[in-house]
Amino acid sequence: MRGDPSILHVDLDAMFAAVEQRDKVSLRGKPVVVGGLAGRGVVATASYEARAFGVHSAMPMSQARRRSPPGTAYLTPRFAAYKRTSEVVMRLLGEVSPLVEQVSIDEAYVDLAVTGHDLSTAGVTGLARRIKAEIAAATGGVTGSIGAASSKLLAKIGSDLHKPDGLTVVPAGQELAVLHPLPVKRLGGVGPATEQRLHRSGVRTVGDLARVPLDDLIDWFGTAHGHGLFRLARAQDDRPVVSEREAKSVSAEETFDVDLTDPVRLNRELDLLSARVAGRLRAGGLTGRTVNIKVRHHDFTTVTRAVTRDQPTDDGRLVAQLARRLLAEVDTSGGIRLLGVGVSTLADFAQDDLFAGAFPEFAATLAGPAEFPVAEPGAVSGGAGATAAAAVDLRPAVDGERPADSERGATTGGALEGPPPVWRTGQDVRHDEHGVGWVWGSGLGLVTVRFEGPLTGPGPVRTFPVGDPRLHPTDPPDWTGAGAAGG
DNA sequence: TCTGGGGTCCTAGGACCC
DNA sequence: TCTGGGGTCCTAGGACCC
Repeated sequence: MRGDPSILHVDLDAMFAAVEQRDKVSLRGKPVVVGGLAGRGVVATASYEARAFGVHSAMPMSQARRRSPPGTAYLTPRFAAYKRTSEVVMRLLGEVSPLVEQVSIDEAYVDLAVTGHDLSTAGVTGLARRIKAEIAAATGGVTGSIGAASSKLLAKIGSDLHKPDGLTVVPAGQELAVLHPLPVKRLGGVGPATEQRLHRSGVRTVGDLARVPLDDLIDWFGTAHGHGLFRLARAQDDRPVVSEREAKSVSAEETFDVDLTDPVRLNRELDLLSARVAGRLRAGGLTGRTVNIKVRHHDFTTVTRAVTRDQPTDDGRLVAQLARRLLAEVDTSGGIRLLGVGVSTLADFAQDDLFAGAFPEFAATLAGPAEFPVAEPGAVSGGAGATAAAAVDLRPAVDGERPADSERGATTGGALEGPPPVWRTGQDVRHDEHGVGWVWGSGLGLVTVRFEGPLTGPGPVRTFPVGDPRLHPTDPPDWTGAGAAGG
């Protein structure tokens, strides 16, 4: 167990909504709800203005609409934009320490113990302040909350304590003082079911939990969870910060606007889902032996079925064939609201780490299917590592990724294309020694530009004031010439 | 118009092998 | 012929996280 507050937890505040507010001036200060707008959609992120009305993540969109005031903007997610903002932040954190664990698109742990940083409370506080300022500058105003502590548990609790734009450093020795007054739900791994069981026994705070005998916890929750709670309640958490993790499964699922009964239609959906999964397997250089389906009935009861083969595959037609066979075992006559296909028991079909470096986003589990390069139709399936990493297009999508305002359901005033200068995400603005520059984000009088060149890969991120002449395009450099790599 | 989509980890029971 | 125990693999379901 370490003593110093050497683990940071960085959590971007209401990230999806913050990116939307950054990219569209008229949304600032207004309630913004990002999520599925169709009938059965749920809220992915609500801006703090919307949270004031009781709107929160995972809430059905229909309910969010009832709670939100007139003038609220309802937007479908633009994952590509969020991912680019995420990459800016993760790269920045990578400069703080080589040991960064990205846990989701908007969250990461940073281990400071492997660096030469001053780990005193004052030193870590100063460093965290600097990181927060850099995040805001590099993202065009998206803020992050940071917690620093001697464990992941406390660091994460710290980042949550003073959200948004918060900073909490838990000094060495103060862990229990911070932890014990909190409600048990704040512990990672305590969800609705665990919370309810604890409440039944009168356990409401982490301090209460720390007084429950281990035997009782094992009784209530089983060996693993019981031991886990026992330790967390005492701030005993030595989970290391781990930078790379291997994917264990790949899946795709879809909830239909109306329940489906037609077997032909269900099979067709299975084919589409299978093709998506297989495409992502190939993109990640993976194959799997187990094919799973997930079926959610009209009444929300959910069943899964699985088969495991001797040989791994990444072939969409084979996955679909197995999935169809599994679905035939399930009674679908009452109507199906969700269908899912997954592949697990994964094995790299490329030897060693050929793909791990080329597809870091794969392990990060952030991206929807659209984020992944689509394998070429003729890609070898199940053979030696034939999928070309070079097929990845790292450039940001240009306007295509931004749905029309009507489609996104924006209800507030102000057009996307207002009077110049309008800086559109993905807009090609500059060519210089760093490569080709693309608008990454804009707002607060600043334009953030990411540079990329065919020879340099993703380049540095730089911020310019609006009106800066350096934002205007120059002639594209000749990439074929020597020394074109630049930067 | 109640309840998305991508994951991880754990448990329990049965099959199977030695 | 009266009844083992351990280990591993597989399936199904559930809790949880962002």
